[in-house]
Amino acid sequence: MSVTSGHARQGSVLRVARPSTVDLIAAELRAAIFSGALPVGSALGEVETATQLGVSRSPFREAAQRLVQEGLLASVPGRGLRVSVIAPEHVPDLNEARIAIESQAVRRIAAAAPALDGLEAALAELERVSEHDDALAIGDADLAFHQLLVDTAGNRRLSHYMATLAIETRIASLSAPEGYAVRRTVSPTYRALLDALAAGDAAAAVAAITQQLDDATKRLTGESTDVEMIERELAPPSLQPIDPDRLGGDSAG
Amino acid sequence: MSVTSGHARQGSVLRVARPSTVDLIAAELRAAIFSGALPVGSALGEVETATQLGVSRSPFREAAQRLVQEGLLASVPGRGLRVSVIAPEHVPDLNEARIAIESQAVRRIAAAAPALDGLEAALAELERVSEHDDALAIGDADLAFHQLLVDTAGNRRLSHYMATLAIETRIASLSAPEGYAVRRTVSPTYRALLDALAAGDAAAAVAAITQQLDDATKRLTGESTDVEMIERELAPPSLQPIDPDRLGGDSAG
DNA sequence: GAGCCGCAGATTGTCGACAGCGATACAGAA
DNA sequence: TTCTGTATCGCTGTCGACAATCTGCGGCTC
Repeated sequence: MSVTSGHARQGSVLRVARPSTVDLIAAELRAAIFSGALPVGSALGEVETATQLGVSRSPFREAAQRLVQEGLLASVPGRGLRVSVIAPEHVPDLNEARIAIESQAVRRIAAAAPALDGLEAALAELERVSEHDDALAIGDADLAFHQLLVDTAGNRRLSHYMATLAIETRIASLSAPEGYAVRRTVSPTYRALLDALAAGDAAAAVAAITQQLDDATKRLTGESTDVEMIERELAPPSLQPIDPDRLGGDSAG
Repeated sequence: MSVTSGHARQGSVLRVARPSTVDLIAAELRAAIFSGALPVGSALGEVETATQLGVSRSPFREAAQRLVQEGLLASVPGRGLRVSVIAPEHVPDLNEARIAIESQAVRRIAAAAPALDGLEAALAELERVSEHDDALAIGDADLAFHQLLVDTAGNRRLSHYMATLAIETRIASLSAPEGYAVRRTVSPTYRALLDALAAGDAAAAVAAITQQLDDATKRLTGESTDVEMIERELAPPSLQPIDPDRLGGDSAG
């Protein structure tokens, strides 16, 4: 981030960007959807949810609009809020959006040739958790890799899109009629992707990420089931109040 | 749209999706930013803006969160809302996001080979308005073409992204230190793009859209000024009430 | 004369309350 | 027994009000 010439414009150095209450609530809701604490398709009573979060209805409703805009919550006038469902037939559209974002990120990385240490570490972590049977942890590591991939491109807008797409991908996985499941073995396309990026081979890198996402899509749409999967039941529904985060230092994510 | 197998799931045919008040307010705000009625960088007093829209602060604040999520409004805790500014140094990031979305749409169109009548008509309209000196109308036709381009790909998510990116592009144009300006002549890349799409040549189509967006970026970042431009002052700030039925006739601006 | 402190005004953030709408359960008629 | 009309309940949508915070201004001190 370059320091601009403005002196009275805005003190981005002095004035730390404090997260607003709405930011905290929205983050908590995203985390709850991501973890399955708020089950896919479930209704969110405003009074109930706001009470669990330790806030009033007003800031909760404002935060909910953030997630409605992202497509993570569905709002039907007069009938309330529901966690979005992404049925198998809608997975290809989600996949195409991810290809759009991630392939562009990959092109940028291949051209700029930044350090890939973080991505190597993320892949190592994915391979590490893949040795165990915690399906949710494997999914987390997978999406963390993809988020870091896009972050490496250095475009805040693409990173922002990817953050939402990651949650949508989780929603699609949780919406699967067969239940949440992940690959037991790490796809070789991850290794191929990093090798291509290290070599600056944009075409090969794009091919790797595209194949990887298309393969995942085929699994979710039921077109392909030739890979051993790990299934898992979900976490119990629970929400943490957001105000303790604000007052004390709670670094749990 | 395919009718799914659910019988008691939801009557998407019977139950028309009515827009909520928040939807209407958000749409009005987007239109006001797009038209310049809400100037770039200007502060939005909650009471003032909500009153102009004919609603209370609560639904306005909820709608504002929609635009904050989109990045069209910037919210600073305790200091209110401002229309976002996209300085020239941030235009390349915006451009890259557009390339990500639009190039993917172009790839999809080249592969699926849908009818291109609408796009031809949109290009004709762009050429028509380019004969006059209404810079804002030219910009409108330009962005309408790109929106239709992405819509033609048939991916709702990509269309949704493009809708926001179009407004952000307008914001970037309005943020230009030299004032809002557009090309006087239609870039030949439009014709090249449609020809490539008609021929199913994905590579050529991607090259055309990429060059087109990169050229526009160079103009906004000041790297290139070799094309004659048309400048224009902006529309006066005015907001229309979103619930005319509800309030009755108040046409004062 | 410049900088700091304190106060007043205005605005935002949050909450409780009320009205309108939809969902549900129940009673009555075919 | 089943369908329909109705009444009740709960929830959402909206509004006004209060408290906390920020901005701007004036006075004071160095």
